[in-house]
Amino acid sequence: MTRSTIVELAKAAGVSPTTVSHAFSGRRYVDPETKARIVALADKMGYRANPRARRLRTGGAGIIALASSMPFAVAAGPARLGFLMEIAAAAAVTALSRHLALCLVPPLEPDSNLDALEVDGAIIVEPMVEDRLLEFFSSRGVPVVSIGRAPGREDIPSVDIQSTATARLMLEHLGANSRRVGLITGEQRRNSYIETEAAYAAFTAERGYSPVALRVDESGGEPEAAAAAERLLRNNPDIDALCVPVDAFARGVLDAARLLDRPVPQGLRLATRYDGMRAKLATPQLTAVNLHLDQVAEAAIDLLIAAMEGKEPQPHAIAPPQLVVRESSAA
Amino acid sequence: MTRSTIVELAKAAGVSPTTVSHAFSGRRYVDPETKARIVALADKMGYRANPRARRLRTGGAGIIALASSMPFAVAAGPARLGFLMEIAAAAAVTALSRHLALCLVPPLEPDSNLDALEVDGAIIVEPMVEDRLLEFFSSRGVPVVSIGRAPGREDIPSVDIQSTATARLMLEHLGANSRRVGLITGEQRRNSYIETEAAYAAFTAERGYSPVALRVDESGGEPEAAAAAERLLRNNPDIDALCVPVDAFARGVLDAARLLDRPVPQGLRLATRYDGMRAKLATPQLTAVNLHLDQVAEAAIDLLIAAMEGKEPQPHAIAPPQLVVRESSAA
DNA sequence: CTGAAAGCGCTTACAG
DNA sequence: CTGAAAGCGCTTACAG
Repeated sequence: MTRSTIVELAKAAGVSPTTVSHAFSGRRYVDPETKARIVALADKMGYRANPRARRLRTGGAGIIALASSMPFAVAAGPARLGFLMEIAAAAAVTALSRHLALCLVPPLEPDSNLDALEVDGAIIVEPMVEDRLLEFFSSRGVPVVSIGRAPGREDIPSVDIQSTATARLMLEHLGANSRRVGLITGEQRRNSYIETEAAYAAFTAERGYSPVALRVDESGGEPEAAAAAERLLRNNPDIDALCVPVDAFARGVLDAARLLDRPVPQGLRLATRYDGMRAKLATPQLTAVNLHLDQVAEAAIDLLIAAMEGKEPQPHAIAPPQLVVRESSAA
Repeated sequence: MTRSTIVELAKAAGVSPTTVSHAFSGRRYVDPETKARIVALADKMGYRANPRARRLRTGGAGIIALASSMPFAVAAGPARLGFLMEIAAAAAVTALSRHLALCLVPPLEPDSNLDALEVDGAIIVEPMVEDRLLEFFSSRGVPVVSIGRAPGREDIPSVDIQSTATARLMLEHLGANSRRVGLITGEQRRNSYIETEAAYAAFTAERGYSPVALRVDESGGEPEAAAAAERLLRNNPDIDALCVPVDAFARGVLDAARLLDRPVPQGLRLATRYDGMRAKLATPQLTAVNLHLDQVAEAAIDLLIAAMEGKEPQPHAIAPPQLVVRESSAA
């Protein structure tokens, strides 16, 4: 039972495809009676213009994909409502204004089949090393850009999310009123972690103390982070501040602090990166960083458009990250 | 500067389009040297297969749009990270598994041009009366379904979000330990408000007291809701519980309660509908309703698929809404 | 008021 | 190892 085509409908109505086309588009006059007959017949036969054909013929909007390669286990659940979705929302707005449709690629199960994903371009959010989605698109010759540099793929144009600057911001803020600052990042090798860890190494070197840093498995979520933080704090009782870029992990640290009777901020000062609901609505509220994700999303789309058109990208200025100081890091 | 086509590339490489096609698809053997030449040339000429043409020829994935008609002012900002984005995330997962790409239609500025939005189907989230997006798609003959019935458009298939049951759940829970329950909804005419208001009318009638209900302008957000709640509580001091389906409004009510020195829950008991970050991370945490949005999203997509194929929809069973009792409504 | 025909840019039997 | 040709389902000059 395949859908009927314009030719079949035309035949049934005793007119030409031309007239059918015009009956629907209204781009030229069609005898009202003829039109009525066509419309009625179309309804009966279940005819609808094939958007694929129309797209080819008239151009239509290009389609771009937005994807994150966070493993399914991590991105599923309420976690997926953060960073990625804020970018998605902003990107959708920009995309529409640039005459593009933004298509959301969900977190992938390892075996999901991507072949049907026929798009004009793709944006990958914070790709990790050997990112599966990134490889998929780029190996098919689909123009790709990333938000956050793709580690090991310097050929992929990317929007800088200023992870080094962001890390410095958090570290210096925490350092100003603390004895010793620790760091908790994630295990996956994404550029933001890499830069943050490097910034932290530099920071501790400057201050002349040895680094206390931990990586948590992303799929473990808050509980895993809580356990890790507890360990870290027990082993390093002089740590009185923690830089925890991943907001879910920061929430876990909050739990650990409670457990250890180290009230935040008096007993432990805390800052995270993404200023989402998790940071804003935590108790106490978390100090975070405004990354200007709306600007980032817009820049990514324009970068992608340039790549799709084979043009030189217009560099976008993105406002420097801004610290949003809240109770969790009060002096 | 239009992109080069397969014919141009073939000509430049001195081969047929057939060979070029195969050089890229790998679906039949091509002399390695020829292939290398083609690929090199393609790179130089910036050739890339036109996805539109490919889609028409091979089928490819269908594209469906997910849209909400919340006015831009409301849906923008962090508010947009709630209900709609949770549905989007779930829908994207289901869509992919059904071989469909989910395209996000952002909140629309009143003048935005939709013509390029050439999709195979559309899902509208909680449409209001005379919903612009709904009319747009349905008038173009694009199959549309809604999440939450479309008021005044009983012809549009929809996934029931069980607003009456949800409202009863909240009202009876609040009623069990309160003298008198008030209601705050929104001004736009969406089905969920309509059903909730009707359920409230029935509820007050059963209890034998007169209703105290208010509608807040959605674009006013939390502050507007706070002001409205303050008024309502001042004028009706015997109201000791409020049913506030819109989560942003519930947060506003929290502010009002603080201002009026009516601590929640002791001085005022409160419940909201959508169990998102706002409810979970409020202080005190808000009693809310699990609407099973993942199931709702899946049902909507399957309903849409049926509509696109002209088949009878397979009815999906969606779990009944479940109250998630939290501190805000403690007895 | 309406049609015949070209063409959008691919892919894929069919043929050699 | 490779090509010529048909065709996916529309839209749109061109013509009458």
